[in-house]
Amino acid sequence: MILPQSFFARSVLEVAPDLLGKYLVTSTGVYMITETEAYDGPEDKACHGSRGLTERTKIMFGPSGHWYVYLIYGMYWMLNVTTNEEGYPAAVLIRGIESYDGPGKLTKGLGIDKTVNGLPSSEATGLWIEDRGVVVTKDQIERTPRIGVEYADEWASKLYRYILTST
DNA sequence: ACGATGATGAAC
DNA sequence: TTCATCATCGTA
Repeated sequence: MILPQSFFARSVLEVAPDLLGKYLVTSTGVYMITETEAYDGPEDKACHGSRGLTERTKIMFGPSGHWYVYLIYGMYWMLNVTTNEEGYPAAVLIRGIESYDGPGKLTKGLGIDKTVNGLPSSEATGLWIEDRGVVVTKDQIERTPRIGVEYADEWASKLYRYILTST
């Protein structure tokens, strides 16, 4: 089942762990999602949306279930999917999928770049997320602080990184 | 431990 | 127009 927009239209803190065990699908491949991070709203200093509405971050302020893709360090595309209600900036960073462990590696491996930025997660876009019936329980999920956000003061230590430890 | 590499956003 | 910053990764 292709995840409907309603799946993403709730707190990013629920969506991020729920994406573990779901599948990232393109026209050429199907990959189980194994690692995610939550970026949660205007207060979260690590969240791009906390610096307000800009040309780049406007996607995060838009409707949920849409791809938010941006370039980091001049080389790597980061793949996120927006969550929460329109007007609330939040998204899940997809950090790892089977065969491609790392946010930069998975976009490089699947050929994902800016061209899907702002498009919905759907079959029409050519990039979407499916539930294939895999059940993930809480004891299969490890939580740690997010990677690369040491600057975010008290938000740096929040356990917003979710890792699938077994299937 | 560090450099590659370029878009972004804020300052000027 | 300039400049610091950056949700990474491969090599050392």
